[in-house]
Amino acid sequence: MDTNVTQLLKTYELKVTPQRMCIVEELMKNGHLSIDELYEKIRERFPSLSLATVYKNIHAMMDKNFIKEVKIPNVKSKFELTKNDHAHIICEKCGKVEDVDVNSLSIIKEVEEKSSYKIDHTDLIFSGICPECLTKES
Amino acid sequence: MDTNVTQLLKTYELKVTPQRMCIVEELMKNGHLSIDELYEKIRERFPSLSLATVYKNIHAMMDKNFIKEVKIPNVKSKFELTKNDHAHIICEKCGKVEDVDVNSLSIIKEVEEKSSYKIDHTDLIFSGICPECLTKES
DNA sequence: GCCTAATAGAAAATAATTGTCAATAGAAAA
DNA sequence: TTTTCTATTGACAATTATTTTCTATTAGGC
Repeated sequence: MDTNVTQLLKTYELKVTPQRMCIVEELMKNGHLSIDELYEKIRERFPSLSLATVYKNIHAMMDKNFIKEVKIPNVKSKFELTKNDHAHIICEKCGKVEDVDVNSLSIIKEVEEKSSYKIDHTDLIFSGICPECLTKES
Repeated sequence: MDTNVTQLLKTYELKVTPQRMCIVEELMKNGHLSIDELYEKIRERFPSLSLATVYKNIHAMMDKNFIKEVKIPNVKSKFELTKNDHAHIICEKCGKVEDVDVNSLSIIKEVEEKSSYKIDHTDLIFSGICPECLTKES
């Protein structure tokens, strides 16, 4: 996995540093993390890492399209590794964020017809209650 | 329209002040505004208004569900008066934000089936090029 | 191993948002 | 109306969030 991360960083033209590897590994492990969550996670393994470095790397990685920001209502932005297009679901109870593949072709078509825009990108966030919280709740 | 705004504020249990009326009027006129845009617009008519007051009112109005925050990729959040559920389109060229009504029932159903979440809310942002910029561009 | 440009970390600088507090202004009651 | 009470305003300070600056260090090519 180390090699994996190294390769990944190189693919995106990012110099391989221990700090960056750490960031990527945490994102692989956790999926979606805010700046603060990321910083805390990493400090457990890498106490010397500074917050400014997290910010700088987040930007460097976004510039290379290696990671993406996910803006979610009511909470701080999360970051994730870039993957195939997908939507996000957030549980309003426990705050968990998950990916979900949806077929957005028809809704894009609908939007294009109604608006006359040429759409090239979507950000779809669904909020609700996850199956785990649903069972606990009833 | 004055009376209109006054009534609106009262409906949402918000004390009617000139500052608030100004905020609401600008949102009615412009549709979607960031904090800064709102502040600038209002200062033209109401130079004494302070930025802190804008923030405080934005929060008061969000608490009463009178306005909503719209989080858009790459740009600062915009605020809009609460209306019927709708999606948003942003033009990547000129930055214009518009509402669009979409039928999201089937996509919600798809998400619920794939994720086992119970979805109660969606935030759908579509990015692309608006018809005006499309014509200019070619 | 050596060289060069990029990166990390500490700290300061800037930007964004929120809190404090005295003065004032809505709105309800007298 | 006038009075009273509480919420709001605006100036300012305080926080919080993010970015920049600067120097020492390090990655990666030769």
